[in-house]
Amino acid sequence: MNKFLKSFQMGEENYLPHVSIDCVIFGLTDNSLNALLLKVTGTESWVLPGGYVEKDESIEDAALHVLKSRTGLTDIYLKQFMTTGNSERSFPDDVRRICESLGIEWTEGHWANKRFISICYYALIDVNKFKPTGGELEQEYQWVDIHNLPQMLMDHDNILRKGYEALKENLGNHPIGINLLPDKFTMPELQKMYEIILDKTLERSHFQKKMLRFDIFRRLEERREGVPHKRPFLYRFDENKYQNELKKGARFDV
Amino acid sequence: MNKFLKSFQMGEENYLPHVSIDCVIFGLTDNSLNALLLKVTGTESWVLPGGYVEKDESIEDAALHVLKSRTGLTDIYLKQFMTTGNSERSFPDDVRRICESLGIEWTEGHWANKRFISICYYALIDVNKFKPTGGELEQEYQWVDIHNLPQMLMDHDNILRKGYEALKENLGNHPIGINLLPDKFTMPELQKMYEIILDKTLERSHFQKKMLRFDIFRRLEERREGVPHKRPFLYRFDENKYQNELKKGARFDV
DNA sequence: GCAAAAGTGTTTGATATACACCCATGC
DNA sequence: GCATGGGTGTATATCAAACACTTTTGC
Repeated sequence: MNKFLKSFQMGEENYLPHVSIDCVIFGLTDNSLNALLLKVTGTESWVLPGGYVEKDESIEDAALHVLKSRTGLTDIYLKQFMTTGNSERSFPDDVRRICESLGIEWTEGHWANKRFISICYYALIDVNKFKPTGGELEQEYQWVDIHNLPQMLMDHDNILRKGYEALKENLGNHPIGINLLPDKFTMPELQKMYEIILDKTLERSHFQKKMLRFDIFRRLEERREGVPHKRPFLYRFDENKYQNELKKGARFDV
Repeated sequence: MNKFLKSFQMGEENYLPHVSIDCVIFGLTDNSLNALLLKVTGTESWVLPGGYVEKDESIEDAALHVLKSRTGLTDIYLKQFMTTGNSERSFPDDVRRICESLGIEWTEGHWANKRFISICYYALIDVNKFKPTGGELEQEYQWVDIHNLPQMLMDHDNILRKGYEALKENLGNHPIGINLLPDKFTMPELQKMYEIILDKTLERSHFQKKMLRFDIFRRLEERREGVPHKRPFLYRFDENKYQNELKKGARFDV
């Protein structure tokens, strides 16, 4: 039996009570922003990757564990965006379904039935690096277009929407979207990323000038090869330049 | 004995374990942004107003309770900005000092000594409406310039600084600062509020034009009376106009 | 009358918007 | 050669920054 299941069954000893972690893992495909969802076996319902906080573990480490176990990635952009906790926030029926799908015994008094406060993070990953390995649970997973969500358990659809709102707000002020792209990317790719997330078209010429005015990217000698038409230049994010601009009080509004 | 003390002594029965609420209450005076701090009687240390989450209460209601009991105000701008929770986040020594100052018995096994996750909010209030009444604890309180903080217990100085950072970031995108001002305010007052919080001077003419271009304020017939020099117009925030502009996708960057 | 603050106007430079033009590539 | 996407340039409108001018008040 894997580590998570063992830990889950001893939840009352291992975890902080009443506290859970939920992660919205965002990844970009050609034309949509997607979230990584897990299928609850034997049902048509989906959940966000989530977990609990071990008693000697920080909440951020708990979120990183969730990401590591689902994506196989360790160096991930992670942002806490909300903590939700109404007094009615308990889901015994959904917990029962999840227990059944994992082959775990469920009782009315199960610790996971209690009221939970959920600390919510979103993560931005480059789907090309994504390796659905190290999975502690061999659940079915799927990248789902955030504008076309399936039925989800608990209040996970709400958490996902709030995470998307937070991402949009953040992207308007900081160049965090590069975390969704490969290390080397082109201006048209960068633009498409903004367009997909902000859900509006941007003017090509103006976009390029604005981005280059930020002075946080370095143009490489290479161009993107193997594409039709004129081959666009590759750029790389320059952390030093970025820190310099930050110090100067620059803004990165789009 | 008051309600909070009674509740605190029965903390293990009444509260969600390991979860606390801390509030940074911001108020504006002539030349500085201030936070409301409470003095721990018998010491020279200060703490943020805070509390715990009752088992049948939402985390937001818990924050509102804290605000109500400290400021006597109910209709308050409240923003959750962070949840902090390292595994080492427990402060038995500080809890002992607080218990002593409240005249409450402290033991090594006291529930409040445990590791705590703190859900942090900031509140924006008009100090003129502030009535330090309804205080469930008759502690000494003080408005403290955020750039000149006294010694604080636990990690409350860090929470306060993070709250200020969050406020600055937010104020750059939304006109939330009006919650620090009276219902009717002048453009110079609005400008000063921005200058104090963002910690930089703004150009008078440009500021006024920009604010009016937002089209979210209504100029009243009246002017601010009883001041020397030319009397400035009074304005009021117009929620309908604001919602309209939001729908149009307007931004309110400063 | 004078100083100071507030409202408004003017000038100049920067940025936004829209679009044109040419280049490079695959077919 | 042609369609298409990419890099760059240009014209115009809008906005930012700096500052000047005028009005209104208290002294």
